[in-house]
Amino acid sequence: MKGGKEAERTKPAPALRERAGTARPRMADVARIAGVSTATVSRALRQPELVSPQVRSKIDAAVEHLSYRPNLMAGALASARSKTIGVIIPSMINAFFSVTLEAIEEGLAGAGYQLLIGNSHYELESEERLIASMLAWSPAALVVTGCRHSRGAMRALLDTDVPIVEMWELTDNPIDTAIGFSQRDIGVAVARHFKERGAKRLGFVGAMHQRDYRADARRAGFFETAQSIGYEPPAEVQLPGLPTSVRGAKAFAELMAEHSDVDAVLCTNDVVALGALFEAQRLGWSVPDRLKICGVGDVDFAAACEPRLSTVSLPRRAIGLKIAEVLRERIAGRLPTGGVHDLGFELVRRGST
Amino acid sequence: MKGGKEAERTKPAPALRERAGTARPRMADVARIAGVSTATVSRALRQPELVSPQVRSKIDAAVEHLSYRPNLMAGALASARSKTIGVIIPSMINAFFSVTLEAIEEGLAGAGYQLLIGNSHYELESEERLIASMLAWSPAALVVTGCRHSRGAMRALLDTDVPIVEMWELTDNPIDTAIGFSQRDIGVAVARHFKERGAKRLGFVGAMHQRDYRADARRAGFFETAQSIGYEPPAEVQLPGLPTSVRGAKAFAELMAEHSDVDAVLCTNDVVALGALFEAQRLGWSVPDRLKICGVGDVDFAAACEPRLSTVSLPRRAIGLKIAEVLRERIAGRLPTGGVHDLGFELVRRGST
DNA sequence: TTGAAAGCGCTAACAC
DNA sequence: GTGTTAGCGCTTTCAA
Repeated sequence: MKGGKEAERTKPAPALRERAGTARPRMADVARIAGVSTATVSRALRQPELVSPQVRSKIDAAVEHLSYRPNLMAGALASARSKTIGVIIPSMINAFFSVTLEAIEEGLAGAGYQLLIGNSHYELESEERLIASMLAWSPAALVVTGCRHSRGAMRALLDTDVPIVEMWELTDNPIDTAIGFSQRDIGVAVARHFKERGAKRLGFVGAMHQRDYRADARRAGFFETAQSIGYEPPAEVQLPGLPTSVRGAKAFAELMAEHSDVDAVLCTNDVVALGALFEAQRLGWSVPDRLKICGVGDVDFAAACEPRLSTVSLPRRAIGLKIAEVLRERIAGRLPTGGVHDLGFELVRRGST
Repeated sequence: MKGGKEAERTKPAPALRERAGTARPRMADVARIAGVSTATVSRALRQPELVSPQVRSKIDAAVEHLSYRPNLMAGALASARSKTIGVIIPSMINAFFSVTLEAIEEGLAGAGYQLLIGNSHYELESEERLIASMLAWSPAALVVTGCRHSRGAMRALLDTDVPIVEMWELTDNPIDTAIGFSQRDIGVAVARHFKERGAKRLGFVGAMHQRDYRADARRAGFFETAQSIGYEPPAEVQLPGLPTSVRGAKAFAELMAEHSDVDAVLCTNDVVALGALFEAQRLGWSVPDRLKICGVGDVDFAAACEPRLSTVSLPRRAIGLKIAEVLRERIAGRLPTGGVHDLGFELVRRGST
């Protein structure tokens, strides 16, 4: 049945409309049937309290009868704003951002917003392009990941009237609103934790330090603190490419082969940490006695593996809910400007440290 | 700086425009500067080959000079189609769908499409609502997960001219195009595999069997095949709520406590299987000798844990790339109708079976 | 190859 | 509380 319609797809809309009475009803149709003007229909649909009950119910009936659905693009064009929220994340596969996305969606549930999702692949130029094309939709708000942007992106973000939220990071100079936590402090906290647990020599397994500057901030906090509390610079390996467990296992093995004195390793995230944990098991390093391993993120598996993984729990969901909350206020026109919201993180000690 | 602008957000657009020369340039501005009509600018932007090189370069210069960006909503309204692709998935957190999403995005890269993402939470009514609101954006195409839909959703999907792709499942009667694999056959394949490996008594750990009917199809294939090749009905436990490793571990423990003769367990997905694997380790069931465990999905960790997890690898990425390919053709107006694409799956035997 | 003109379907002053 | 009247910024016939 769909196949059959194909030939008509390129015909001009009028032909389609005349062909049958099948065309999508317009607001004018509703207005005619209800015996009112389109302005009244429009009001009834968006600010019902401004319309008298009798008229309202006539309109409702007409809407129902025609199964009328407003054309959102026409509305958006006329009002210069759309019920759309642009969200730019650096990776769709990374479960952290997915949880935040889901929470944003949940927090906005029922308000009729659509999420426009863009993937920057951890590239600032890519982000700039996405920002430009999302702003072309006049979204109700735009959420970007991180506080670092290209010059062009920065200009576009500062120039627009669209509320902007920078998430998953903190800054002293938010464009508008920042909601996240201190990445650097995570490194600090883990270094101190290792000290408390009696570690003698630290190690670090990282990934994408050139592109993922948030991960790099964690690393910096770890290294600087390590040295300030008396450690020599941590031994380090960087994964080639995206962080995966398989690569994490391999990198960890390399690290330990070269620096067998290391007895506490921070991995850039839990996926990598789990790879390291399994590899340690295979290589016979006993965790946590001979070797401590800590991850970042607190993914689901972290609490289930053996030994259970110590890690840093991030406010992935809280970030999304807070964004939704702030956005609701901001879009409604209350709440003049956003500010900075530090949602913190939590070091979760389990069996691996 | 953003904060200061806040007060003006509610002012009428004209005021904003008059206030300064800061307004976003319109196509008419470009036309004026280039000394042509807007019709020509429009053509130059979307079908440059129809415009003479000299005029084209004048227009390009004007566009550049004003940093003009077309208002997508106006274009969408006028042409009754938008460069938007709606995608409805049942869960944002599930890494499977994220990979497919990323692949769709990648496959469409550069073509200037935006993804509108909706989350149905495995609920058909929710899907119906999302379909309606996405169609209100006149997307270039709509991708839904699965082939089962509510009556209303079905009507809406059949009624529209928007190309529809049903993914992650196969059917004899696609609405338009189906791209996926047979969920049922996965259960069949695993049952046979267990037989080959000499298992005597099967078990199953499931989740959300009421809501995730795709998972239920896998289960059905497993149970039916098990019996047809001589097993008694597999012992079964269902997780309460979403499948997580922690719950998987617990459910697995219950299963084995009640049915200690089970020596081969299929888990509804890898996350659950990993929970089971770790729990087996804690409980001292040796894998795979005393007990075989198989998951579904082939997540990253599956190849890294110890023993490595046998599982069913799904064409998560291939589905996305195929969707992008089909959509490009379909939107271009080539390729009359979609059809059904079976991308298959692969049983990956590793250490756990 | 280009331009004129007529909308696309809705919103938002403003007047009644 | 409701209708009138202009657009929103672009696309697309159709004629030149």
